[in-house]
Amino acid sequence: MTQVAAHKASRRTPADKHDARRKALAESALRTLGELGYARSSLREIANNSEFSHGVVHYYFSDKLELIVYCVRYYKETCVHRYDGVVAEATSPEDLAERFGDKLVETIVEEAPMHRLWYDLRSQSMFEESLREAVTQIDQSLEDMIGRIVDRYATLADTEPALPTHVAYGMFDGIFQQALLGHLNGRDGALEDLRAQVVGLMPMLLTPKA
Amino acid sequence: MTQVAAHKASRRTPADKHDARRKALAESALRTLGELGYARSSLREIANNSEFSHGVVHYYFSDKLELIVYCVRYYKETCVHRYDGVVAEATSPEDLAERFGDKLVETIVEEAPMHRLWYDLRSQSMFEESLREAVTQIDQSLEDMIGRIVDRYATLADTEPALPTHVAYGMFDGIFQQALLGHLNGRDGALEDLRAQVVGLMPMLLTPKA
DNA sequence: GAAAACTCTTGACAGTCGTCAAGATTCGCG
DNA sequence: CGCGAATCTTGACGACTGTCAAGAGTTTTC
Repeated sequence: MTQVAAHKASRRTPADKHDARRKALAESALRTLGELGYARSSLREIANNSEFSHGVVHYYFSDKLELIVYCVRYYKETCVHRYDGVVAEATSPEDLAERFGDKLVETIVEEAPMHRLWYDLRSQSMFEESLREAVTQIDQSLEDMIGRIVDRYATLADTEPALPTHVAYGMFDGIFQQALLGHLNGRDGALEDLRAQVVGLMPMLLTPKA
Repeated sequence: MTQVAAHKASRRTPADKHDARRKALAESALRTLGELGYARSSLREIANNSEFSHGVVHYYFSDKLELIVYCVRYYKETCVHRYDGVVAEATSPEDLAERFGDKLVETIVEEAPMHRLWYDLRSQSMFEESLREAVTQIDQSLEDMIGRIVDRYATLADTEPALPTHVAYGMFDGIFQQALLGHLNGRDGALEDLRAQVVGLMPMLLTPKA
């Protein structure tokens, strides 16, 4: 289908125009998905919030599910390195902890719809087997992200992590989710609490220096 | 509507037969909801898995949403004291930690559908405002439950909790959710990991003895 | 500039959904 | 028993869903 293209890669439109369109569609879809959630986002609604008509979805995606999964993977690519700057720029354990806390708060402020969508999809994957592979991969990449932060934190503190990455990820994910819920509920202080909790929790992740 | 009843409370059917039926309906609905999730549980499907027909729902509930919320609240009542035995029977900090870990594992084994439903509904509440009040209340009662455990743990260890209940709840909820996901994905060791993680984590919740 | 390939729109399809009204059935009480 | 209220079933409604086919519009190719 996609390899019809023109011999070599002439100018810049071999067949990755397909991919560009898929990405454009995914971005539109993500806006709608973040607003309505997985269940109530119909293809027509998704198309209405884009420059396309509802039929075009089946030209670029075989399925509604393929669109959704593509969207989630696309979202993951753009998000999984959000904390790389924290790791790169931190100069001390305390500095890293504060930058990390700030970044988590910033993430909720700026991307709450994307994250509630993520939790929505992860919950759906508990019922819908066809979502599990994608969800598992994304969860793993998020865990790796946390792992990089904790490792760097331990290195800066001249010691080692006290917990497996899996546990640290579960913990941060849990309190992040609580903060997101609080934020969406309009609970004052939810974000400041998150920041303080993270800063307070980080030292516990380290083995005491010998 | 419900106060039509017969003057005083004759035998045992004044009008709380209504309530009994609502509970019966809720139990059926919970079975279906736990299997299919919130989004794909239609009233017809719920009714099919019960002894009633699909129309009867609107005799006992004004809305689909009212049924769902009633179900969630009903589920909460039966579940919020699951760990009371742990608190009551533990004889030492280590004993409590182990009992708690065992109970968490047992919960996943026996009630995975109910818990994925809970996470589903909590995610939905991020999009659907009408679910938030019920979800917030349940989340609070779960947090209280964790609080009782941690308090008792601290008392047995003759010290005090090192973290606010809110944080402890977020952490346990996070690793529980990861374990549930792992369990549903068929990942071997997910449950044993959970048990070990809990036992390993508990001491961190305490302030070192003076 | 015509033909072919690609892209997109439109409209229809079969199915499902929540809701509700009309009527059948059951129950409780005199 | 018999009557009236409570309970439940049935069937229909309008709206919405994912999907897809037919064709219009656009771009590419020779």
